[in-house]
Amino acid sequence: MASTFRRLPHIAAEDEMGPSDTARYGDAERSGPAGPQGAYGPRTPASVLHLAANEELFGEQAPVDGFFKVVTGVVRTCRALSLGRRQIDAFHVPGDLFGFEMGDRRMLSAEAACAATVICYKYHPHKAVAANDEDMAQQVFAHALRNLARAQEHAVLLGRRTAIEKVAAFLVDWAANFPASETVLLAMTRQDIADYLGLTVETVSRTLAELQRGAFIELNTAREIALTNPTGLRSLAS
Amino acid sequence: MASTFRRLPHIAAEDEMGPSDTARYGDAERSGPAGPQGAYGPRTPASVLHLAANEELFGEQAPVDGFFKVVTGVVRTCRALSLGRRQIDAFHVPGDLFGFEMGDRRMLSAEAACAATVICYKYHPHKAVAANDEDMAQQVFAHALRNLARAQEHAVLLGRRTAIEKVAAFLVDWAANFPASETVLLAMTRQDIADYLGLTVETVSRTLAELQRGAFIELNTAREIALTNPTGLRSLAS
DNA sequence: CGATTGCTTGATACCTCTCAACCCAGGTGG
DNA sequence: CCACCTGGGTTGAGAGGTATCAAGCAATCG
Repeated sequence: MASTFRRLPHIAAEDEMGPSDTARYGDAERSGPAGPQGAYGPRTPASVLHLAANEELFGEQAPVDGFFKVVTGVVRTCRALSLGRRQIDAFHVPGDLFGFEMGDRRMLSAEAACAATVICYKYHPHKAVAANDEDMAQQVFAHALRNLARAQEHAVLLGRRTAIEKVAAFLVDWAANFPASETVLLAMTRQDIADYLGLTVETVSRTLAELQRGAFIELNTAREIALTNPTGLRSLAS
Repeated sequence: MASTFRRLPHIAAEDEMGPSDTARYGDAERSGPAGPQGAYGPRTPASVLHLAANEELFGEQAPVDGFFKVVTGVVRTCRALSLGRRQIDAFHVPGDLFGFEMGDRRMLSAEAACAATVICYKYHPHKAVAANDEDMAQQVFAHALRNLARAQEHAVLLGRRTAIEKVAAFLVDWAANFPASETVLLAMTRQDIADYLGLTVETVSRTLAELQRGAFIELNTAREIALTNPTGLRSLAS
């Protein structure tokens, strides 16, 4: 099922910073001043990684050895708390850059929500901006700002919204990955959704059932949902 | 009371990017290639603004005309929702940079939580990175990353914590503004705290009372709180 | 001194969590 | 092929935490 998702064209590889750019940043690193590229391990400056579902990309407290770009699949960044509580920070889809950190230790862990491939750019983000590679600095900065805007939006969702509003907003957001399609495919489990929205699995399940009763959505399978009333859904997300 | 807060030395002007830097960025802008400095209004490239308590610095949807640095006082960035609900994104203290945006419209509004002075840097953040002013680019990027980390931390707080944990964590965080002091001064109202933590005023008030009953804090006045058991408070914040 | 704003406290309602049982699909092995 | 097992999902009953509504108090300000 995860692999089904992975193969969907609209959720697969993007263009803006594709393989050519990959090579480009790799070159920039190699031709630049003596950087930290060898300091963290055997990976090449921009290497491709294949992740199985639920495979960990990096853990909390891991040393920061660069940032990442999703090529296919979905990666979740999250934070583990005491007593098995978990907060998912974001789901990263193809084209997204993630893994920016201020310090030299990860504050979040990253795992594949479903089978995924990512590119690892072995720059410390600060170095990226300092690297005199203006194009790269621009892109990194733009994506950092985008992640910031997302995190702020996420905080609003978590702080001031009811379960229905949260789930509706999540579906509306996620549906953006499926333009011109009425049905969306969820790449994540109910538990993932719950941990993203600050709810429990049960509440997510119940809320989806309620949205179905209200004719906003149709649960074709657990992972495939038709948005039968996207406008109404959007207004629920208020 | 707000002015009391404003005059506290440890919450007043900082150093890293003081008046000299202010002038510096102003010069950089003036001596650089024809920038957008005149495109947004009559302010100088880096001007100082004095704000009364609750005065609005910019509103949601306002055009983005630069970013800001807090010199004295506290600025809150927030988001208004339907039905009078409000989510405060962050409280910015002296030294903080805020107001970075991806697009050309503000996603958050900014108001002075108490009397405050800020410096307005009339760069669009993207331009700042592109401006060939490496030092500035570094600082802007570092602060953007810091705001990102904060927003992520905030999301954890909002999503997976109880009222006690939220309030305790807030007090611990805020106490960082008062090093080597047992008492902290709140620059914001209970309503502000509630809107920051995703609670109601009543719950904040009750929770503070409960923390006092548990001998974690002492409410000297409504705005002045002694942390009588900071270690315990920290463990509550888990 | 009255008016306003912010803060506290109480009683009650309601939403979400917790605990529990059950269902379903997929995979495995006899 | 079928029994079994497992992980993910759904549904129900009850408990608990926080919101809501309401009243009263305290400090500030004109």
